[in-house]
Amino acid sequence: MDVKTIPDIVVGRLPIYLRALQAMLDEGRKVTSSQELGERLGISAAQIRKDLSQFGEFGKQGTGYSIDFLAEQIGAILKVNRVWDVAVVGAGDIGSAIAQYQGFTNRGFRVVMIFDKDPEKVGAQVGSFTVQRVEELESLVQEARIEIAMIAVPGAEAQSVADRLVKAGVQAILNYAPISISVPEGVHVQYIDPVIHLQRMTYYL
Amino acid sequence: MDVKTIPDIVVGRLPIYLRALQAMLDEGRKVTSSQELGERLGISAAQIRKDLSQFGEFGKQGTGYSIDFLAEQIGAILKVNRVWDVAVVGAGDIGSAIAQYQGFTNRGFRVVMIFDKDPEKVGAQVGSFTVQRVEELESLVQEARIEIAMIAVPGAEAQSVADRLVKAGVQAILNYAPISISVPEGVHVQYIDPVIHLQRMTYYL
DNA sequence: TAGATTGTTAATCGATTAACAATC
DNA sequence: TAGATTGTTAATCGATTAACAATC
Repeated sequence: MDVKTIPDIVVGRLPIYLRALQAMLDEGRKVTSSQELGERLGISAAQIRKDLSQFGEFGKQGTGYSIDFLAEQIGAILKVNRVWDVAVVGAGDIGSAIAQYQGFTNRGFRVVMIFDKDPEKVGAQVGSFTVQRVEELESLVQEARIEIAMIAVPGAEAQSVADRLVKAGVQAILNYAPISISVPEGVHVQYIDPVIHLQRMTYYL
Repeated sequence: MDVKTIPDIVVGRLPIYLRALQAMLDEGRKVTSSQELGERLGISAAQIRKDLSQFGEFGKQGTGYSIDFLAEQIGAILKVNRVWDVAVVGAGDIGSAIAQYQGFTNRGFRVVMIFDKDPEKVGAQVGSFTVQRVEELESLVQEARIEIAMIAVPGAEAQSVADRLVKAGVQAILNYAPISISVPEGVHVQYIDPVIHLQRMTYYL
């Protein structure tokens, strides 16, 4: 079939482009160019054109890109032209904050359930959700056919939570616990650890 | 002087190494090798050795690395063998969660103040902090000689908050708002936007 | 000593940039 | 038409990997 694989680093930039395009739409803009987008993001115009060319031809010579159209196309490539249901595990400060995060709206995601193992928290309300017993994780996640989850439990528990999520059919995990987790081939993991980002900057201070 | 510059991508991996080393220490381990560390992180042993060799010789042939010593050295390189005071701007769900985050302990950072512009929030308690008026931002940040801040305000306000932080002397910003911000040369910015990470994974689902 | 593992060099691989014909 | 900007190729640049002498 000879299907060329898209480099991971290119896929990783698409969400950045999409976010900028949506910001431009909010500003009422209609058209942009690789140069403008690049200046806005600190990325070279050539790189943006090269990245996009991996997926098709979305622009017009002399004119640039229709923001609306390009956003639509990138959304389709990333499969976020739909809404993905997401489960949150851990109802502490971080889990509660992300469960209620307004920023998922219109960007392809919706939190639909939250779990905790603490009996004190189970049954409590977090925004519009009732915290579920973590014992129900497998059955509820599986039944709802949820493929994406966010882990917001202490580091020591993150691996076992990940194992349970995978067993329940989850294929993409966003891990807020400050620890590397191992998952089977084919399951995707991304990490959010503020300390990693901060330490990366202190080097230069 | 001919000082070789360390590639940014190498600096970016050091915090990952450090986190893994500290986890090993917690497990009571004393010695590790580039191979073991690499397997744990999904990074090649050669790359780890190459990265570390940019800064010095930290291992022993035949033996590997003293975990304690290597963690110490990387901490020193990253300048996190001290505690940096951090300001948080925005006392919503996210700002409150990061202000109280336990994970900064022993990793080089300590939140010392939190601001909000909402008069309803100003004066309220967030953990052990009293929310400060954002009007006091410049004076309080400057007086405390704070160099690092985290932004957790709505996207529309992030740029103006960043401008004020920079004016107050902040040189490193961790931005939780889902928007690119521009800062003067020499000021560092890192981003945390869960949607970016999620969209990066949906491509593969 | 024999085995293991580092630090480093050279080779390979991959990503970015520059340049420009095509064309709106 | 003249000017602008794309999509793409080739050149450059940089990062990763393989291999191995040094040595604990």
